[in-house]
Order: sequence, then C-alpha cells, then structure tokens
Amino acid sequence: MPDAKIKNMEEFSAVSGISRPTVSKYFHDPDSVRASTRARIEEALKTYDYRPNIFAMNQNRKLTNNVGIVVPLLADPFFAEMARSLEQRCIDAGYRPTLFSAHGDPDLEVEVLEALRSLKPAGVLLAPLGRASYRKALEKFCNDVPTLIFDSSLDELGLAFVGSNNVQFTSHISDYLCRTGEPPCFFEMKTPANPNAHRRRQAYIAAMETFGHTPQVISIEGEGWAFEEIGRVGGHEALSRGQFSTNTILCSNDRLAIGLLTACYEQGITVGRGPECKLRIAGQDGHPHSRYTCPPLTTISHDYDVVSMHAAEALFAAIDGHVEPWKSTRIEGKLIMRDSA
Amino acid sequence: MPDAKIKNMEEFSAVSGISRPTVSKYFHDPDSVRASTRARIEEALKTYDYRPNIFAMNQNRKLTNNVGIVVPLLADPFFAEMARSLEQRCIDAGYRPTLFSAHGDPDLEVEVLEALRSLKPAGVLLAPLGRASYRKALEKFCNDVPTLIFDSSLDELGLAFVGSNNVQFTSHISDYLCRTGEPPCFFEMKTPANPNAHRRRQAYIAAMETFGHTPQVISIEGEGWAFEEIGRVGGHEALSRGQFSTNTILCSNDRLAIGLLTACYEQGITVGRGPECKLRIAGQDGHPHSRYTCPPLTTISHDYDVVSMHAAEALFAAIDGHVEPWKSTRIEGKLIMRDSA
DNA sequence: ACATAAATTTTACGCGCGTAAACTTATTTG
DNA sequence: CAAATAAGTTTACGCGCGTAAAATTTATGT
Repeated sequence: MPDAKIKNMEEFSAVSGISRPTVSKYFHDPDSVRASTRARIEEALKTYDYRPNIFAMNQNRKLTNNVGIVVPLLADPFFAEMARSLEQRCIDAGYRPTLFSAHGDPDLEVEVLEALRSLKPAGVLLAPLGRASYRKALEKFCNDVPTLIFDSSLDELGLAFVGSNNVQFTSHISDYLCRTGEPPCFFEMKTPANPNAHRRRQAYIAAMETFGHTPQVISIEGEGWAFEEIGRVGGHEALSRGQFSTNTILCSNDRLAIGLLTACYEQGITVGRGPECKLRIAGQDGHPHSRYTCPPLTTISHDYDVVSMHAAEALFAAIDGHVEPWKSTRIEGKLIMRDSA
Repeated sequence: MPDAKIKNMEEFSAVSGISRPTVSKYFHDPDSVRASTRARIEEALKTYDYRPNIFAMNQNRKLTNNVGIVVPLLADPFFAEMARSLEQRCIDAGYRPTLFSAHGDPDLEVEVLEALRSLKPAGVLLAPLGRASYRKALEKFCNDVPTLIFDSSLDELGLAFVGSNNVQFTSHISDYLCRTGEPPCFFEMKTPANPNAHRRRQAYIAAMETFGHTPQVISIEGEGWAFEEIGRVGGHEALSRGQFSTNTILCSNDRLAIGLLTACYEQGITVGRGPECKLRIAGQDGHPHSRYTCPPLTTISHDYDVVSMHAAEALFAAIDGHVEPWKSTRIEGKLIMRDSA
C-alpha cells in the first residue's frame, strides 16, 4: 500500500537508497539496471507512491514514448476497431498511444497533425483521409515524424504502408458472385470519401472482363461520410430507374450496402439467395454490423488483427532504428458468405 | 509563410521585440496583453515558426489545459458520437481534449484514469462503466481531478451528472406503444453492462402499471458489450419458447433491438406496423444505425447535442471556479417513429 | 586473487518555460 | 498636465528530470 507521497525523483531516490541517475535509468528501462538494484527500487515503489512527472520526462528526451493514432472517422466502426487494436499493441509494446480522429474533415486532420507534432511522438500510425490537396501537409509531417500509413495508401508516403488488398477483396468477391449466379453490377459513390474505392472499381472491372462479362458501374451522387444515407437515397434512385442490369449488386463498401438494403426494404424488394428473392447484394469490409442486417450481408472482411499487427510492428521496428525502404503490405480479406448473396 | 525556425521562447521574444515574460503571458492568454503588443507578437508569428514547448509549459503550470474524455466503449457509435461532440466543445473552449476508451474493460478504465492523472488535466468528462466494485477507484480519482460524469450516473460522484432521462425515455416510448397497439413486453439483458438498464426496466414496469397492464420482462443471458449478438441469440430463444405474451416488444436499447430484428428475420417473423406483421419492436437510444434496419427501428433518441453541451459547460464552469453543489441534469429524449413499431 | 568490465554514485549542467519582484515605460483619468 | 494606473522589462530562480563525465564500487572471468 503506497502511503507517503513523494514529490520528485530526488526524494524517491533518497528513500529507495539509490542514486537519482540510476533511478532515472530504471524508469527509462527497468532492465538497464542491475537486478538487485531493480529489486530495491521496486521494493521502495511498494511503500512510496511515486511516478515520474511525465512532462519533465518528455521535455528533455529527444524522443518521447508517445505514439499517435490518427483515423479519418472514429464514428465508423471499422476505424474504431482498428484504433482499439492498434492502441492495445502500442500499450503492449510500452508506448503511450493517443487517439485522434479527423471526424471526416481534412482541415481537422491537418490540425490534429499539428497538435500531434507538439507531442514529439516517437511515431504515428496514420489512416489518411486521402484528399490529394492535403498531400503537401502530410508529406511535411511524414518528413518530421516517423509515420506509418495504414488503410488507404498515398504512394511512397511515410515509412511504409499496411492495409488491405482491395484488389483481392473485389476480385475475390466478384469471382464468388459470378460463380454463384448472375454477374454483379457495381454500386459506388461517384466521389468517394475513401480512396480505396477507386481500386475496388478497377478490380471489379478487371474481374468482370476476366469472366467475359461486361462490367456495369452505378455511381451515385453524395458527398461526405454518411454512406448509409447516400446508399439509401442513391439506391432508391437506381432501383426506380432500373439501372441494375443483373439481379446481383456488389457494393463498394458495407455501409453503402446497408443503405441499399434499406432502400430495397422500403421498395418491397426481397434480397437474398433464395428463389423467391429478386436481388442479391454483397458488400465489402466486414463491417461489425454486417452480420445483423436483414438479410445478413455477404461481404469480404478485413483481417483487422493481421493489419494492425503488421502496422504496429513496422512502426516499432522503424522507431527502433531498423530502416527499411518504403514498402506496401496488403493483407487479403476473407469472404464471409451470408444470406444476402 | 513562417520560415526561420525558432528554438525557444527566448529566441522568439528576441525577434518579436517583446520580453519573454510578456510573450509567456500572451501564450497563456492572448487577451492579457495590450492590443498593440499582441499585434506585434502575432506579426512575428507570421514570419517565424514558433510554438511553445507543450511539455515545458505544463511542467510548471499547476493546471494544464488538458481535458480528458473517457468513454466505456468507443466502438459503440453512441459513445463515438458523444466523444466527437465533446471533443469539439473542448477545442472551442480552448482546451486540449484527449480521448480514452476503456474498451469495455473495468481494469482498463482504472488504468486509463491513472494515465490521465499524470496528464494533470484541468478536468475530465467521464462516462463510467458503472461496475460497483470500481466505485472506490473512481471516487479517489474524482477527489483529485475535477470530473464530470455523463451518460450513466453514480450518485453524488464527481462535480455533477449530465445524461439522458432514462425514466422519461422508457415511459414515453412505453406510452406510445400502449396507445398504438398491444402493450409491450420488455426485452433486456439479465446482467446489463450499462447501469441505465435498471432504470429503464423500472420505468417500464411503472409505465405498464399506470396503464393497468401487467408488465412482462424477458431477461436474457449474456455478458459483455456484444449486445447485437446477445440480442440475436436471446431473441431466438425467447421466440422459440414463446416468451412474448403480446405482439409488441420494447428493447432495453437499440443494439439489443437490432439483434432481435435479426433473430426475427432468421425465423421468418415479419416485424412492423402493418396488418400482415406479427411483431412490433422498438428500441431505445437513437442509435445511428437504427434508421437503416429492416424495418427501420422505432426508438427514442438521446439529444446528443444538448447532453454534450450541458456536460461540457458544467465542467468548464467548475474549472473556472464556479463551485456548485452536486446536481443531476437529465435530458429528455425524442421519440422517433419508424416502421418497426 | 587479480585484472577487467560493468554498474552505480557524485557532481554538475541544461532543457524550456512559469512566475515573482522590483523597476521602467506607456496609457488613462480627472 | 500631473498623477494614477496599467502594462512591459529585467533579473532571477525554480520546476523535475535527462544526461554527461569522472570517480568509485561491484560483479565477472581466468
């Protein structure tokens, strides 16, 4: 039971009987001191409540043990899950993670990066919003701070890129849809907030051509991150106009698919694999909610754990000085077959 | 265009022609210096890139301008939205918010609070996990740090409580359901992760008695925060056993309702208000996803904006020294009528 | 046991800024 | 316009800790 409060390291070194520089070393890395002295320090820690002042520590250290985690939109469960996973890995590796969200706003993203800079982080895990106009600001940031880019790639930016293999995602699920029924149309936003959307469209087109089908892309209007609503409204329009040339729709992402499912429901269109169903709908991302749509959504899921592991380890390696040339790691997704397609 | 880099406040005061203590005052509060000197400083700021070292600043200040925001589970869109809103209010008020999630784990919550302590925050906005066993740790924290509790109340803890009026929530929607059809059964978790659940059950029972109906509570098994899955599995069981005595079900929260909707779908049970529908289902919370279920979920929504406003302003007032006795502010919810009930 | 290497102690300085005190200059007020 | 007041300057110290250098103690190997 720690009782007597200790003001600073000086006082603590006095009561522990160890000199302050050695105590300092201990807090920097407990293994850097002799086992016997470590034991004495930890013994004192049990009786006296002391923790080094974090501000004084970071002031003089060239590098802190802070790690920034920046996502474009924390309200999106995909990023919430990635953030959680990365946060845990940082803690396990002895870093102090701090979580930031740009809330979908590129200006806020730049502000966040500015704020992050002043925290002198040892490294940053950044999922960029991906607007080209902000490339300059990101580039500047990456030059100053070891930054690993995840989720959506801005070529050659930062230490490295780790994310999902969007081409494989779309190819794989397109393949599945072609082999199990009519070839899919592709449902996407005309001006997607996420740059991965472009890769997915291209992969869809390529996959269709491989199968000898003519691709059909339906690009709907809508700006911002309210994908479900955009999918619902755009879905209503596309359905009313009869824009889907087959009975199968592959959506650019699950959130769009969820909106489209709602539109179908509202128009009384049954979705699913059964013979009585008019439409098959599939998504992409493995959104936490996709299991609970009606019908449950067939999708292809990110391997959250593997992506976060590669991202975290690549950053930590770089922090430890293991310099490697920029590279891109893309993790394959797993098809999740459910009732919607 | 800031070009020449300035190392510290000393150098900056030199190039700006203002003494360092005055510059220090300026960064503490720009309005605390004469308008003419403020102009000179800001003029220099345009040509020289300088920002005070945040660690050195916080080291000597008794209080930082850090504000901690702690939520039980960031992956829950309700908390994600609250966090976003609170974050913005902190920034607008000149504080530096830092976001933390306990990820549903009481031990992590305590750790987060420990970490937060060392940031010497001016204040903390805390939505507690609400396990009684951790009351002691929270109490200790609240004694040391000005803490405002939101979402779920632990009586008399912290500066004050701001949250939704769960009793009104349940009364109001129960009332609606009774007036528009058969009286509702209540669908909830036997051991809910969120303490508000108890209030809702009690309010349901009270509302039913007011209407002269006998309340029927279905408490399902399940631990943790995977409410949708718990609702789905529990829903299957309750449906199979015929546990619902009326055709109307009020769920303790939207996430449970979403799971129950999935269970209904999987059993081929139509949900909605139409004459062909077998069941009416309503939720509570105004979950971002509730609009997109099939059918869209009738629910009662938190007034996110008002709750976050009251919470933030109460904290800022306390930080500014406006001491007030502990009080509880409960915001009413708005009924959102959709097709499910 | 003795040389050598490793760890610790002593001593001392610096980081960047907050802040207090005494003094000087600028602005406001009657 | 002098006096009163407000704001800025100088000077100086301290915060809590990192860290370097030299001296000293302790551990390790043959």
